[in-house]
Amino acid sequence: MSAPGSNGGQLLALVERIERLEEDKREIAEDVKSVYGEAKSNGFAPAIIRKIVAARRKAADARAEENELLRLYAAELGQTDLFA
Amino acid sequence: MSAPGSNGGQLLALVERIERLEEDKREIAEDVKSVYGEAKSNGFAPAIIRKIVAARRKAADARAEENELLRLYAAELGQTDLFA
Amino acid sequence: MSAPGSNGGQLLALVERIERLEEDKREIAEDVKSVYGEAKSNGFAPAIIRKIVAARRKAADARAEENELLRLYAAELGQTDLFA
Amino acid sequence: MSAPGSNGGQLLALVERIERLEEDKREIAEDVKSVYGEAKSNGFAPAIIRKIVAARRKAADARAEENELLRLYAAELGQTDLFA
DNA sequence: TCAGATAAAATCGCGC
DNA sequence: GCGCGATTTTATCTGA
Repeated sequence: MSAPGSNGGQLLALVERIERLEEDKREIAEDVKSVYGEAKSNGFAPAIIRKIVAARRKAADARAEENELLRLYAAELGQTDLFA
Repeated sequence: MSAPGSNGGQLLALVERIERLEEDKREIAEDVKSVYGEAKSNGFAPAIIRKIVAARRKAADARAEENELLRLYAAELGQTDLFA
Repeated sequence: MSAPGSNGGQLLALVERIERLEEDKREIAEDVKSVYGEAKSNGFAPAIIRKIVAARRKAADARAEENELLRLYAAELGQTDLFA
Repeated sequence: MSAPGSNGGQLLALVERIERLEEDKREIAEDVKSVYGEAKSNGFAPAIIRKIVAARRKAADARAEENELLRLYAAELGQTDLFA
């Protein structure tokens, strides 16, 4: 049921690709943590940095959503290529 | 182990309170759906309404986050009552 | 295009009704969380409570399903008011 | 308060480094999602794949824990280089 | 049936 | 070190 080349092999390949990607993600998370550590040792409170990052992200999200809205309005009016 | 007044009774009371609250939540969700239905029958595409609602919520979140940030800065400076 | 009473005003009214309902929903979700918190401080693990709530809901659904079935049978027999 | 080279500039640099890393993380998360999509279109239910990935991760963690334990025992015995 | 939105659960970082 | 709050991840659900 899982000879090489069969479905079992394909499944394993998929699982391993996911595992590699998640490993990469974990490494980046480590990097983020060390930047926070660096900030702290330079006198910037991590809590504040976190808030700044969150505030900037939310502002960007709000802008993106607004653009999405404009696109929708345009589509509604049959002008589907206005923002393409 | 579950005579009236014992833990069993208390557990049941908690469970029932949760169930009532979740029932309320479901009713409100129904109401939301019917408002979308009403909007539709008035010629407003639900998809657009959803986007507007989402955009407004995100903008409000961004503003709230910004205020939070100002509060944090103030606290950092020892001015904890500036925004109280 | 958005004079009072026009489509713009109607749209805003719809959006605001939805926002109020979603605010209510959020408040109820808060209440649910605090009941779980209360349960925890009385020694009941939230995870257990969640399982109980889910199990009871499933049982209730099963009963509703059964009633639905009875209603169908009755309709089949021309007795549409038996379970109304 | 934020002349180039001052604290303001340093703060911004830190924030931007974090944002870049989080952007990378998001891209990888996208990749993971598309692998799940690929799996699905090959007839493997994503939910199942998730369980497999989680189980393998747990097993790997358990092995790591076990090795840690062996290392501890060795240290206890003064054989600090046994598992180095 | 499928993607996208919503809600639930688990995890992580921070404070006391 | 532990509980609390926030973020991230998983599961459920609805609508196209």
